[in-house]
Amino acid sequence: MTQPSLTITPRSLDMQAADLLREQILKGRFAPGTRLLEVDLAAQFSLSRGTIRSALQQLTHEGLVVQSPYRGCAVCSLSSQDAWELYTLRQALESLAARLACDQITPQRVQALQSGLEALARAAEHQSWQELADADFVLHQEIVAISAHRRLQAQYRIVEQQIRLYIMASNALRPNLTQIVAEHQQLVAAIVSGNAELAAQVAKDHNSDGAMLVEQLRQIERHTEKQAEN
Amino acid sequence: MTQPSLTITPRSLDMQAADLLREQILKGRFAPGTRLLEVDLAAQFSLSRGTIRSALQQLTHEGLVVQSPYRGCAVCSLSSQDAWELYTLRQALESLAARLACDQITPQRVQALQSGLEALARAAEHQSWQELADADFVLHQEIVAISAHRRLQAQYRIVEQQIRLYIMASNALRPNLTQIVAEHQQLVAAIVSGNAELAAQVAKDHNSDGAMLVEQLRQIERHTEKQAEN
DNA sequence: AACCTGTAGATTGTTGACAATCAGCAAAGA
DNA sequence: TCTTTGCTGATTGTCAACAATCTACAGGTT
Repeated sequence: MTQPSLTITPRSLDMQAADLLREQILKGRFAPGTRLLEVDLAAQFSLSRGTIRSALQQLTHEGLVVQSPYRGCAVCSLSSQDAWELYTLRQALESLAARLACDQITPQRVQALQSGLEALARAAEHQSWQELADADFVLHQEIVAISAHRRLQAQYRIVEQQIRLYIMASNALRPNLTQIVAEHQQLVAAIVSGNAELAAQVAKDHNSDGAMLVEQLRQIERHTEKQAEN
Repeated sequence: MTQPSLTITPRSLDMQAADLLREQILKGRFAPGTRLLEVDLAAQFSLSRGTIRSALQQLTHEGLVVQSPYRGCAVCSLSSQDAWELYTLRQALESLAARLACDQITPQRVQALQSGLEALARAAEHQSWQELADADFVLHQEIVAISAHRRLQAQYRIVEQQIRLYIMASNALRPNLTQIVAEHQQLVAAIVSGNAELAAQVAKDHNSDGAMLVEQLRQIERHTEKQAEN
């Protein structure tokens, strides 16, 4: 898919800092709600505050960090509203990607999708949810890449990233493994068939466990609300 | 829709600069491809380079400006690929917005949509394409606002902005006025009816003149390519 | 003439210092 | 006791200077 680039890419310090911070956040090193103080981060990375500021702005645009004037940044906190937004948006983007991928499909790409499916099946066999989430991500990334739509790709990445943050934090989502695999097989089959409308439809209906997570988060939210009253 | 806020919003200088720059770009004051030098802009706005830098980063994330390392910023140039991306993405987002708006519809919001339609019809009567584009924008913005989906709203705004840049620059798009109005009436009717699937379908099929603009840009592109060869 | 090479000016990347603003607390008044 | 008001430390917003990098051009080499 991505050819190994021999060209060294000059990456500015602020982007490198953003990469590191993103990684830390997505790994759960900084829990949602954690304040991100510019001076601390600057000291931690041995960079100036301005550079850190730029990195934080980047992550803000990616939706991993929230910013309020004169009050600084914090790792994005999760509400059920946000989860709902992410899942509806993801569905729409995946549906579009599936539709477009049909027009760009080649034997080589079919192969890539198939190996993605195999990785997913292996993860299901191992009953490893982490591995499953990774394989799921790779497969969908592949579909989006095939669509040859840069903006869609960028947007999908951002949405996916935020969803990972949610899954990470809520530690939820124990879906039906075999159903997940079956759904993905169906989706890939639809794309390979070249039937754009079918593929779009399958992608739209596919994400049944998204609703599950949203509902779960709603309940957690209600629960913590009740606790807050006491 | 938006209540007049009496609370004065403290807006940092970099955001104010971004607002002004955005306005200038969308007004066509800076043509696509124009380089945006930090020192010049800093002098023009009487601000420091760092502040301008931040504003440029903001606009980069909005897709109005492109940035390359150590070579600075320029107003985003247009290719037919970009136009295709914007229109496909817009269709998907509008379709989602229409679907979601069905669940959030209230008599008051129906009223807002109706007055939006009237503004569109007036614009068509006046045969003013500028007015039509504005009314179109307001109406769609209203639909997206009704959907109560912050991320969708933000994303739609960005896509719409870029499309405006394209229309601005190519100075194209002389669509069938009465058809446009009819299509919008159909869309609003579908949303008001509360039939989410129908609304989504209508929104998806609605944007027929998008394909037209993409095709037009492709032709312009081929033409300039041929000229470049000579 | 064509190609490499190194230098100069311009422009961006980065930094540390200064100014503006905020949150929390303590003291004064009701 | 409760509210208000003015400090104080902490934190972000802004700036101007310094370092790194790029583009273009001049000069030399084959």
